[in-house]
Amino acid sequence: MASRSLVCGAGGGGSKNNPVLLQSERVSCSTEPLDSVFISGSSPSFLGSRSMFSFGNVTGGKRSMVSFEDSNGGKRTDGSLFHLFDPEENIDDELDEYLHQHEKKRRLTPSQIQFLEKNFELDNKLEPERKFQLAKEIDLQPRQIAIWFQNRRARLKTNHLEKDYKELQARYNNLKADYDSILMEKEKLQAKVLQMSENLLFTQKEKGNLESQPPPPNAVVGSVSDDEVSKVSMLACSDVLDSDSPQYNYVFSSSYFEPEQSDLSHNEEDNFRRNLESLPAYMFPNIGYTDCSEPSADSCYYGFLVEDQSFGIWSL
DNA sequence: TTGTGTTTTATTGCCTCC
DNA sequence: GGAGGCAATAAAACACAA
Repeated sequence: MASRSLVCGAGGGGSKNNPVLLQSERVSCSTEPLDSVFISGSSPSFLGSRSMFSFGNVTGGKRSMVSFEDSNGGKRTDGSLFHLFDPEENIDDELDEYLHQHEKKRRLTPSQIQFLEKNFELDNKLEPERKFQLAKEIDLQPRQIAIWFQNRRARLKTNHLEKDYKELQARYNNLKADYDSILMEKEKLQAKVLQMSENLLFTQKEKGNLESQPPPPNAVVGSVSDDEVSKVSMLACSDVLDSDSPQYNYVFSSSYFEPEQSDLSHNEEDNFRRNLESLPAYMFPNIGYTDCSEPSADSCYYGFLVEDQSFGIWSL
């Protein structure tokens, strides 16, 4: 029968699901007998009989076995207490208190840590044979070596997670900055387009007033109300004008740009066209290109092709 | 000195693998 | 079913400001 009289040496650690179960109430000795055997046979600071002081439990198949030494390398667990750890004997509260006074967690020395770090760099997994070897070399228990490696792996994982998080955050910030700046640029360009279209219509209206001529039957300008002028723009078209770029075809309304009827100079036209060319394709979503050569087309607009995708202008 | 936050050591329970 | 790894957690040890 597993005894509850044996106490794990560790000062730390509580039960996740049973906080009431304290060290003094835990049961049995180490289930890693080799650890004790090894230590008792090889460690000058851990004598054979002392292995009996490596107490722990077997709850859930786990083992606890840690010895405590003071800073001088002496055992903190008094050998005179050995008789108190008879597996058949219960530990009373006084003994429990006594043990808690003496069983304090001991930090590893800097040299031990340095040694372990070096070995961790070589391989962060611990084979049993290596565990015993390391324990022997720095005078710790194999169980302590295993615990140290386990905690070290956990720290490494945490560090990696933190690093990954920071990298992702930086990338996100960069992308967001790009997005924001593109958004601003888009708004500026949209405003520019609106301004240009309004200027054009205004010019057309001015021209109509000056010449006092009725608009041609197909001309849209004359039928555009002031309200419409404020919100819409380019209309019908029939001619496909070649652009310098093979990917761009501009379509201008013949009624707008017929040389003999338009007071837009060729230079103005060219400027307008160039301005349009400078606008990115995303400025004109949701508007399809139509072949404006159809004479029956009632509605007219500028359209242009960008890399085989159709874009048109627009309703703002 | 003391309160508080962080780090380190160790335990526990669960899970996977053999 | 045992061994070992991992996540969660406890608690001692430590650092440090007030």
